[in-house]
Amino acid sequence: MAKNLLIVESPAKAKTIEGYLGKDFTVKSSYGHIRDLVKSEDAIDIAHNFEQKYEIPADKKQIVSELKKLAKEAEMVWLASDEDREGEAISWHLYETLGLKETNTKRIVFHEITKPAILRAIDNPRTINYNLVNAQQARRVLDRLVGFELSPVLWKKVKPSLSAGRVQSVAVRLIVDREREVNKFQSEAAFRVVAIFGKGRESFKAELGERFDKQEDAEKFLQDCAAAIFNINSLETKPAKRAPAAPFTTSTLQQEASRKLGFSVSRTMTVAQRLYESGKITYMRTDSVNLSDTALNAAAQEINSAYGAQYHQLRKYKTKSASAQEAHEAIRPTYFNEHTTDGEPAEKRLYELIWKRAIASQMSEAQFERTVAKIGISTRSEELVANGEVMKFDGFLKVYLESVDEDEDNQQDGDNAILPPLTKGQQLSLTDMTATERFSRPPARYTEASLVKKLEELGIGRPSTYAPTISTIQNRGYVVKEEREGKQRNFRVLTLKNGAITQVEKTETTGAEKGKMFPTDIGAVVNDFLVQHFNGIVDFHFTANVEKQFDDIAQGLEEWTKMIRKFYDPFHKEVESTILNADRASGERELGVHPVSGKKMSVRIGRYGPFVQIGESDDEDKVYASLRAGQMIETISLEEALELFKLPKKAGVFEDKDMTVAIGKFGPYIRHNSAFYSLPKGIDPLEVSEDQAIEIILEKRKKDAEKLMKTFDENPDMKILNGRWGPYIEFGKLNVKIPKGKEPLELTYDECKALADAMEKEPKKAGAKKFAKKK
DNA sequence: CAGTGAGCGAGCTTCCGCTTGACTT
Repeated sequence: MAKNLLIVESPAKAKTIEGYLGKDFTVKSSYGHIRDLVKSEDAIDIAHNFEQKYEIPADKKQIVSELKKLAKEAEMVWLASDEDREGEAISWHLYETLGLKETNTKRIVFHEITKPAILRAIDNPRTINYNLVNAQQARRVLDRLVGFELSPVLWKKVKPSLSAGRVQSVAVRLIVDREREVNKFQSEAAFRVVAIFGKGRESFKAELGERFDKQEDAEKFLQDCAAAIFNINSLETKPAKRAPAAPFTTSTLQQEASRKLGFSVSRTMTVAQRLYESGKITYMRTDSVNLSDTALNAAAQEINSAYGAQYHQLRKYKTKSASAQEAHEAIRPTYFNEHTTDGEPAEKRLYELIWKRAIASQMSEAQFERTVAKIGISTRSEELVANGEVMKFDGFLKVYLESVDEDEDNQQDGDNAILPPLTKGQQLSLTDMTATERFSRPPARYTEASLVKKLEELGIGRPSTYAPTISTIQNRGYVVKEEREGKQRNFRVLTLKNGAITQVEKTETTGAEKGKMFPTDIGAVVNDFLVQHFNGIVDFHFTANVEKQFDDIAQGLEEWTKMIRKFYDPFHKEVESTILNADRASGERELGVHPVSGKKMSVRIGRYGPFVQIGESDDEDKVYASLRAGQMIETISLEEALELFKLPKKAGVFEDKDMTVAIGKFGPYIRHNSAFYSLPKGIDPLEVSEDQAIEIILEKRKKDAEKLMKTFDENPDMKILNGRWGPYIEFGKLNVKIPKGKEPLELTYDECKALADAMEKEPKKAGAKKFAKKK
């Protein structure tokens, strides 16, 4: 029996630490929080100082009873949860739940999982910091109060099952706001002038600083240039340098993995989790850019041996984020001498990205020589400018270059061009000159990763919640991640060559988007409702303001119940008056009048989504049509709305085959007898041929057949199927996992029935229960 | 869930953060 029980939050951490400590220590993990507020309304007693009711969730019962047993047997319990608000609360919950005493409990903290750091922590124990615990309680209670009072307002005024919260509602607001900026953006065209001088390998590019709004002006400029002599007016060469970026935090890892590897935010976290669990990287949910001394030494050694001492530069980074809690290290490889790793391709690619970024962060600056040549035009007062850059020392660029988001206008190309040898006063020969019509671009829509970046800047959300938040707002139907086709646009190009000017018209695609976040109608309606009635909560600075107050609580400067009271009373009054006074929100917008009948045309959100209505609501003969993918209440035009009525509801009917194609609640589908088959995306329901429909049906049946492993004569409702995660029994509404060790094909009907009955009686897993209920 | 968009009402939904497994149109 070990004398000491040490409890951390993560099992992978527990394993590592157990290796550092001797036989006297048993190291266990709490798997995060072990208690939470009860689900019901009475979790917080508002009249009695916001007293809370906690419960141990079903999936934590086992671990808690195991910890209880071990704690009883141990002489000393060391609470080693993270050193931040949540970690302190975890220690407190453990203290309360495990029935610990002050005499046999010590609280320790460390920021890095290295042997010296752990031993140092054990030599410097403290007691639970109740101020910090109180700050966490305030955070937890505030989030529950906001979420569980606002959401029901939405159920009443907009639609059931919707949700609102301190974090998710701001995330939605950012996306709605951005969409409106994009929609109202007026792009402006201007002619950009680029000249090519010299021939072959000696040729280089120069650009005019200003642009011409009018074609005549651009043309006049080219004309003037046709007869001009070009001389180098000035030539300036300056050294320049570039420093590496800090090692990854959760948010920067998500951004880079999105840009460089095309990973979604949740994929990045899943892959990183696997790397962490196999001991290849440090903890992946962190807001710290700090590296441990052990890591700094290991990186230095690796850089020296792999690249040479001139490539090493010791660097210590400081966080720029005011909300950072820095309970962990930055994300880095556990062993710097492992440049790569085995495993799945995704793991390998993410590992290499983490390795490169961490190594580069300890490398020297890259050095350049930048040359700016200004070129005079004998017939004009403007100058053309040529930029050249020569790398003198690659430094950190030997391993890693951070990428940037494709947005924010002025993305100049060709900035790394190499200029031929030039001298001041030198006369240049013009090869050609073009004036190309360019358009200003609207602000970029958010990707998952750029949304995380923005939330982090606003101090909203935490490394552990960025990915779940993005899932939530999509699951609620507030936003969608989509591809959208662009539009064709013409632009003019004027070319001056051999003294003559020619004009051509070219076409480009504009506004095409891939993997960007778009608001839905319901997202926009909910957002507008919240902005109108609860502006304080969805204000971008709300979190930052309450965080300041949580900090005061953590420092013992304020009582947490007082702070919550000050917030809650006026907030609750707003909730009540909104329930009483606010109109139902449907996003209704009048489109105008129907060109033939003269009846009112309007769009709004209905029970089954957004639709157009012709006629007043109390008209007997009003008619409706659903909006189609990509259309929004805010932007649909009267003409587009009229088009919807030309689409027959029954898109296609195939005679004598009991088969129809139609557009239903959930999009276009084929119905064959009583079976439904949804149409794959990209197929127009109006264009589906009978052959195509049959093919789609056969395809789906083939897929279903592949899944089917066994049926039973006793009862056609009992089937054994092969699902994504292995074989399972389907019996009516129930799905039952086949226990390990059983050969699915050898199961008899009675055995299956017994398993199904057991599941029905006592659904052990929460997921199975939910699933059974949903069906 | 599948060809509708009235209103009523029972009984349901919902937050953010900390962790891993479990997940089956």
